[in-house]
Amino acid sequence: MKRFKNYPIQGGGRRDSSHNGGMANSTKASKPADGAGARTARRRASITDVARAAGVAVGTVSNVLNKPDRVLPATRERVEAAIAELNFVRNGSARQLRAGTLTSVGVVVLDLSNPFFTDAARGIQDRLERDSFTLMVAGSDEDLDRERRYLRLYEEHGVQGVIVSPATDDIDHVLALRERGTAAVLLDRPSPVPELASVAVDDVAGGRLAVAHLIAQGHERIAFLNGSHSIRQCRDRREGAAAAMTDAGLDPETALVEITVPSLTPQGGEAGIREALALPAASRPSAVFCVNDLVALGVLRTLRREGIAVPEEMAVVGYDDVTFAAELATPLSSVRQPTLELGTRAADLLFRPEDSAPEQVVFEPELVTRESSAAR
Amino acid sequence: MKRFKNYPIQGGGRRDSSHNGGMANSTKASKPADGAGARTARRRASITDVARAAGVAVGTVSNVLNKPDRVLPATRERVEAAIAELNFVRNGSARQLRAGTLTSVGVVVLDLSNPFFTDAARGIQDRLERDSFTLMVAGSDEDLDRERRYLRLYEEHGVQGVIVSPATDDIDHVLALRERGTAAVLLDRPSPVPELASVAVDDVAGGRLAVAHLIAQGHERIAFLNGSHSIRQCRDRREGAAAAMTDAGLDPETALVEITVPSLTPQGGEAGIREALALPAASRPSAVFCVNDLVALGVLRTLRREGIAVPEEMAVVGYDDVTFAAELATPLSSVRQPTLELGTRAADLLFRPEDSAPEQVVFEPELVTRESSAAR
DNA sequence: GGTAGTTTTTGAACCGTTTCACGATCAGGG
DNA sequence: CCCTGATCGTGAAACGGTTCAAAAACTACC
Repeated sequence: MKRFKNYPIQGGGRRDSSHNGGMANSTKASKPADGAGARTARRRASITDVARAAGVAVGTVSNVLNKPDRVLPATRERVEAAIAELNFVRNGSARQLRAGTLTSVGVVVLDLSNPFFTDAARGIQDRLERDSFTLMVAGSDEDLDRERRYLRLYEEHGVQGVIVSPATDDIDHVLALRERGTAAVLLDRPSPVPELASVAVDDVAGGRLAVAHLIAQGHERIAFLNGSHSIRQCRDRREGAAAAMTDAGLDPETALVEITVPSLTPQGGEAGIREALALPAASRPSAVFCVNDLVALGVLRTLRREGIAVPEEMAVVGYDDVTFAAELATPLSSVRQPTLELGTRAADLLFRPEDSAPEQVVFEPELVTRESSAAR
Repeated sequence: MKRFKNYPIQGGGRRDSSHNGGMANSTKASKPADGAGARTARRRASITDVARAAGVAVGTVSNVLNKPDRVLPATRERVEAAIAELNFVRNGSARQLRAGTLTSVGVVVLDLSNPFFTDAARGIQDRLERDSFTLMVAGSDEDLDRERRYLRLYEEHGVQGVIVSPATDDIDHVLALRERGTAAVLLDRPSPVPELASVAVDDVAGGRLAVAHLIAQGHERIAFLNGSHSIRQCRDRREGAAAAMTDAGLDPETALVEITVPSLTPQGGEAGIREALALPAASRPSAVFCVNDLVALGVLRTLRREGIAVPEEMAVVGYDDVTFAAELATPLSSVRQPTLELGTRAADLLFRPEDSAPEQVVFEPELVTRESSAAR
């Protein structure tokens, strides 16, 4: 710590690029002769500075950095000493500009605060870490413009590839980016075109699993608290739910009561279940399938408040199998997705050899049954 | 989608001498014999290409990009057409190398899958988005080496600043980085030195709040399910808990029963509370303070299974006030931290004017009381 | 038509690396 | 003593932008 007492001046004087920048650059070149030494070049040391300090050519410094065995140990040590001395840190921009290799990957997810996506991001990072790639993560909040902006930014930064969970069905910009030479993989979304790799979980199957399970428990009228159909996951789960009905000889038109919740949160769930409860007794469902666990949380809370027994009077199934699903007052049945693996697999696909065909991976979800949907 | 069927051809034909443009490229870059592929080998268009296509000088193209009002509308349009035509995307590395301005910020947090940190990251992103900064996020998993590695990577990439929640007390590398000219802010950790800005929540106060509350409810012997003392947050919360005891005239030595849980998870909580319950009746606590809500979750679950009434026989307080705390069978009292604001504030500090002194922000936590610690 | 002033455009220099053809140096064999 | 090869080290040429002094093209006005 004390070591740094010397430096603060460094931070204080700022490079005033505007007026004397040009002058200082060409005329004076550097170092207006101060005896104090030590507090010299505020500019980050460059490879040239190192070369001068070590009394070698820049090429040699570069070799020390990149191909150490090509330089004599004696020279190498001298250079390394200079590097330490000057506190030299490579300039990645120059490096990439010349060499063309940067090791970073950009990720755009729908929602930074959704555990589903952060777990996936974690998976991506785990996989990428081996090759010391850097992750850049951003959340689009389901906004197409924001998604585009981040992808463009990533591309300018020269990322090696991008992994994106698209906000809408419009993925032209992803295709275009890929055409320009940046690898791309869709996350949580099957690719609509064969040229683009993707990793997804079969949401139709997930919806089907949940509803088939409820039917097997004897329910014949099921509410589906769903989000907006503009979100693909919502559409697909709905489709699966309906299919399960048809499989069982029920008519989705009447047996599946879809209710659109105002938001995918506990509050949304509360509003949704109240709407279901308000239905005339004759058409009132005996079970609810929730499009995610947060919604289910609100449903459970409301049912408890209303004194409606779960699962006896109303069965509940959620989606995502979040950490706390098993720990609730009434442990919640839920459809589990292999979140982490989703991420690692996406990262894998990013770096497949050029000539191999893009791959479309689809994981199967799995139903975890707990008390909230136990047989009556 | 169909639109892009054309692209490969466009790319091929565009390159001067349309017939063998592709070949010319591949002489150097190999990649012979690609049938349908065609997308390979295409060099990204550069500003020079655009200039040539538009019949202007490179400087003009640059101006169109950066100072559009300095170029005549007619010229601008011509250039813009060329840009669109060639599918030109700026090369950020070159841009930064010359101009020195890159707009990205690196963040290193302890744990990517912890909602606390992802919420903070969200706050950071929200704040940074205005200036279209890019976020690069990484998790250190409490490993100092990994933390160092990511910071170094960020520095090489030339980020504008870093926000880091340090894994250990050793922050020399952060200071060094800052001395080299990269802005830095500590997250969730008060800075030990005045030169470094930081944003934190007062964990001592948090621990004190929780325990003082329990004492006010009449508890005189309180278990503290804590994590390893190598984690600063754990140390501080413990300190606060003990202080609350002293404040109330109790002796922490006997009144505060600290139990170290094997992990900061529900499973850890279960193990911890079992240890507490195994104590001889005389020294058995009547309340538990848990170092985070996940631990509290396990405690609640175990108590329920054991038929111990909450809060009548055992009161429980958690930490973090996660989303579902209020939604549990027994709604959980918890210490809330202004997570999002933590992030936005950290981002703010990053870009304060050079000459202003680094600022140390400490937020006060807040106790949210619910049923799990209601008066008996 | 000439002059001065203003707006546009130009083009070369430069940012900090990597790369690579080319010298230097040296050991050993003929 | 010369030649050959191998090993090290050199230094200039990219990479693709931004900058800025200076040239060019206009404008307005006498």
